[in-house]
Amino acid sequence: MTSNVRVRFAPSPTGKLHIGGARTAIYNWAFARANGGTFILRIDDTDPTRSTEQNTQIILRAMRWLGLDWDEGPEVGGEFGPYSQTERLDLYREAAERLLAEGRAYPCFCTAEQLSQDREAAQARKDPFQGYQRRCRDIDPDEARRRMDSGEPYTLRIKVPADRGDVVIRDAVHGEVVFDAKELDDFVIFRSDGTPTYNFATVVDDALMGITHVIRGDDHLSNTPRQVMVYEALGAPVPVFAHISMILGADGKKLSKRHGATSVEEYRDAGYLSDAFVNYLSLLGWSLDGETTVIPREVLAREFSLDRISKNPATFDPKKLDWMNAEYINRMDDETFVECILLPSLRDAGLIDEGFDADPSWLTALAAIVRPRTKMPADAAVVAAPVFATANTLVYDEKSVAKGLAKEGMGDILNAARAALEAISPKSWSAPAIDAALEPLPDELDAKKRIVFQAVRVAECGNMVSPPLGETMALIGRDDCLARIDRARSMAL
RNA sequence: GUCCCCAUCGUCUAGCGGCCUAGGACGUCGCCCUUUCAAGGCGAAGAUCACGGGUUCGAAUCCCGUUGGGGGCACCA
Repeated sequence: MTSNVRVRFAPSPTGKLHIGGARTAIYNWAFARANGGTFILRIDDTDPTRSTEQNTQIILRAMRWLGLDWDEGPEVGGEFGPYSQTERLDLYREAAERLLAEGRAYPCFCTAEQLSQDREAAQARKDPFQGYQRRCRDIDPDEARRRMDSGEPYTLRIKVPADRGDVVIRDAVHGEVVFDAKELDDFVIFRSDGTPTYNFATVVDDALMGITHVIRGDDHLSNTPRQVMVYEALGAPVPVFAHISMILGADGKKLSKRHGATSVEEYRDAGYLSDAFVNYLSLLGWSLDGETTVIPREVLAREFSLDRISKNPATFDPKKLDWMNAEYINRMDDETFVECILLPSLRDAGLIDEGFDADPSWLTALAAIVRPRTKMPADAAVVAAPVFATANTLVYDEKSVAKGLAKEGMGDILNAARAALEAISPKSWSAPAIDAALEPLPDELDAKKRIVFQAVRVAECGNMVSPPLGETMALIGRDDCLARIDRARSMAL
C-alpha cells in the first residue's frame, strides 16, 4: 500500500536525542508505516551556534538503534533534498525574496533598542497586544528598497493580511484550535544576518517537501498560527497537525537531567532493549485498545493511528520500562536470549572471553535458570557467576556464610551431602540425580529442610540466594561441586 | 499581562450520553507454587472521574465558569 502521506522528524542537533524527541520520532515513523507513507528525517540546524555535526551523528545513531528507518534524509538521500537546513539556505532566500516581491513580506529597519522600547511602552499602557507595532509595515516600497541597498541593516517580516479573521488549525489530537489573527504580529522570517528564523525555515521545508502531517511536540501549538501565515503567503497547502503532549518527570515537571537519564543512548547503554524501549515510549501518550501493553514494533507499524493519541501530558515511569524490558527478555526464544543477552552479559562481566565455546545444551540449561532472573542484561552475569567460578575462585558472601555455614552442625550436613553426591556416578551427574540424592538428607540428619539446603547452597554458590540447586550443580559439574564442599567444610562448624 | 492547551486509581491509560456500582497495565499488598531468589498462577486494596454550575429522562462523557498545571507571545529551535 502506498499513499501520499509524508511525515518528517526534524530534530535540531543542539544536543542528544532525548526521550521526548524519540517518542515524536516513533510516532512519525509508525504513522508513515501504518499508512504506507514516507518517513523523512531532516536536520534542523538553522542555529549554527548550538548545532554540531557530532550531535547529528549521535542522533542518527540513536535513530538506528531505535530501529526507525527513514525513507528520505541524511545518508539515504531523496528527491526533496538536501535534508539539512544549513544546505537549504538558498531555498529560504528564494522563498523570502518571492514573498518580498509579492508584498507578502516587508523589510523592517527597527533596531533592537527600538523594539524593546516599544514592548515596554505596550506593557506600561497595559496594551493586551505586546507584539511588534508594525512601524515599518507601511514604508514606501521604493524607499525601503533604497535603504536596503544603502546597506542599512534590516530584517524581513511576514505581513499578516489586515483582513485575516480567525486562524483555524486542524489538529488530529486537539480538534479545531482557533486563534484570533489579531494576536499575531508580523514576525521576523529573516534575520538581519541573512539567516532564516525557525518558523519560516520549517514551513518552507515542510511545504517544499510535501509534508502532509506534522506530528510534533505540544510546545509548537501556539506557534502554529504563525506558521499557517507562512503557508498561506507561500500559497502552499496547510498540512494536518498532531500536537502531542510533553513527557514529564515524576514530580510533574518537564523531564530533565534532574530526573536521571534523559537521552536515548543512556538507555541503550544501561542495557535496555530497543524493542522494549520503543514499546514503552509508544505507550506514553498512545494506546492500541486500552488493554494491550506489549505491542511489538510490527504491530505498532501496522496499527498506529493519530486518533488514539492522548491529550494528557505523561509522566515517565522507569519502573514500567523495567517491567517492559523483562517482558521482552522473557518472550525471546532460547537462542536469541543466549546470543543477545546471556553471552554479551558474561563477556561484559569478564566471566568468559571471546574464544568461549560451550556445549549448546549446557548453554540452554544455563539460560533456563538465568532468564527468569534477568530484568536487565547485567543481571544475567550476576546470576550465572557461581557457575563460572571454580572451587578456588568462588567468592563467598560473608553474611551468607555467617548465617548458613558457620554454625554448629553444618559440618555434619556437608559431610552427609558430600557422601550423597559422591555416590552419583560421573556419568549420571544431572539435576534430577542431584535432587534425588540430596532429598532424603533432612530426614536422615533430623534437620530442617531449609537449613540443610541452605548450607549446601552457600557451599556451592557462595550465597544464600541462587537458582535451584540441582540445576546449578549440574552445570557446575561433579568434581568442582565436591571440591566446593571440601572448601566450605573449613568454614563450617 | 495576554493567547492557547490540558485535567479518570501513585503512574500510563480505556471511556467519545444509558453497557460504568468506571475496564486494562505498571507499581503496592496477600495467597498458591517452593530448599533460597526469581519467574508463573490466583486475588485484594487503590479513582467522591479537579471543583462549581447548567443542558438532558439520564453526564466521566455536551456547555459555561473556577481552580490547578503546562506552553507560546524573541533577529532560540
